[in-house]
Amino acid sequence: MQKPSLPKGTRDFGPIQMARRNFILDTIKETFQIFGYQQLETPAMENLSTLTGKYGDEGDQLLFKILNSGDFLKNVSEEDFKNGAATTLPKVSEKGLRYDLTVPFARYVVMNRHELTFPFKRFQIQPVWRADRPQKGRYREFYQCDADVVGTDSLLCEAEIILMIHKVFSKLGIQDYSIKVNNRKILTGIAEAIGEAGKEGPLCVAIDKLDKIGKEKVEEELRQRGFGEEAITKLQPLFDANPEDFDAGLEFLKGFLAESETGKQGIAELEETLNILASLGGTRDHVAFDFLLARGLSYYTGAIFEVKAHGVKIGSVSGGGRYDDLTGVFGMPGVSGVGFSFGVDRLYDVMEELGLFPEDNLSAPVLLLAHFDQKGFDYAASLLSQVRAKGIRAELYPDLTKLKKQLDYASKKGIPFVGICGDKEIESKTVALKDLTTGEQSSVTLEEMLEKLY
RNA sequence: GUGAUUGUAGCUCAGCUGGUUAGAGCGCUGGUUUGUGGCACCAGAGGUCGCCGGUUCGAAUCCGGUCUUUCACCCCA
Repeated sequence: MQKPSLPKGTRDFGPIQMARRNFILDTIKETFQIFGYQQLETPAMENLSTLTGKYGDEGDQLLFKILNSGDFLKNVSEEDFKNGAATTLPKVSEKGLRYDLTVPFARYVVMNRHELTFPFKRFQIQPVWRADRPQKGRYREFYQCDADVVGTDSLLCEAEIILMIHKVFSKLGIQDYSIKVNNRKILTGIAEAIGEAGKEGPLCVAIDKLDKIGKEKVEEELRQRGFGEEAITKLQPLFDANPEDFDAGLEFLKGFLAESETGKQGIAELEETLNILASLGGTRDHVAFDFLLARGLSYYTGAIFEVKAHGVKIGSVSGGGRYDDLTGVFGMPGVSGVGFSFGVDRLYDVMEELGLFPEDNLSAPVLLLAHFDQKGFDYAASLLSQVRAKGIRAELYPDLTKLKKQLDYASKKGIPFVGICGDKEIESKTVALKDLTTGEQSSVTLEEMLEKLY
């Protein structure tokens, strides 16, 4: 006999965990829906050609590939094998597990472009898979909750994203968090302002680590990435500026980016987003301007978001941004969109670490009908449907056994009430209803019981 | 992919420098209580010490490999 085990980085979710996950999932789903997003699902697997090349070299490495069915070696020659994995792979695998929800969404938009009404707002809540090394807050199978709008450049979408984040976090009870916002155009402007135009990619990778590894290390990394001393010197005011105050940060950048058209545009977009947010009645609470925030630059072109919960050592729980040409690689250029994503698994970890889950067992039934013998069982069975018809979660203990065992079962499962059915109860057409939390017990009719439990 | 780290009963863990029949707490089963759970007491079941190999008279303990866990880096939700 073998000991069963799970693949690395995957987990089972038991009843309690599922109740909690559903609480998070339902909150997010309701929020998306109330903002006018409609649900979409795509297959777990995509053609490998859809996935490869979309996430950079790193991403390709982290893709789970699915071995072709049947004799997967039939197209592989001796020579392919010698040439190594790169040439052999396409011959043994043509499908892969989805790595995120954005690329499958782009594929869907392109394939259904004639059917869709733009702007198209969709949300998608599904697992994704990454062949990463698991660690804290990082799994190989995890859920993403994406909401994207494609086909509009309106900054209303950006403002609404902030509103949705506020709403979800408030419902989940997470109070201490920050929504960091930035704009890719500001980063481009910074690269221009320091005389390294077009190099915002490497610039971002390096400065993104500022709070993690410190100024000196960042400068070192910039030199390694080919930035001149002059550029690094020009960057100094940025390192020293502490953008605690949103407006102060903006004012500072207006000066710093005075020569960069793109940079000024980025600032204007950010200000406009805040204006719309205000007219929507939203607050700026938790919103922080972080002009060094850089993430997922492979496709973001405008706004960038990242949400972090404070007081826990877990990476970002949500993030997103605007991309101008999501569907270009699939032959449909010029479709701009903006989207963001909640990481349910990380939200779960955050809430667990902060003790934000309510104590009561949300998924447990409310009533267990217990009995002493076949007669009691039959009597209880006759009541069961009437209880359930009222919408009360109820179950009947299935085996004839001692009452002790049935009570034990109820308290372990977190069922608060037990309806005991014996000869006395059958005779008087009642139920001995016991409240397991207080230990109190009273003889009640079916109607009285329904009244009490409803 | 790089560097660490973990693995002993269902769970959490003891087991010192290698030495008889590997322990505890919790949980589980039964009983004290044949119409009443939680508390208490009593009894019992349960372990190829992750796996493979090596060193040794002798390995849970030392060595190598492998898988697994956790963590950091890279990157990311």
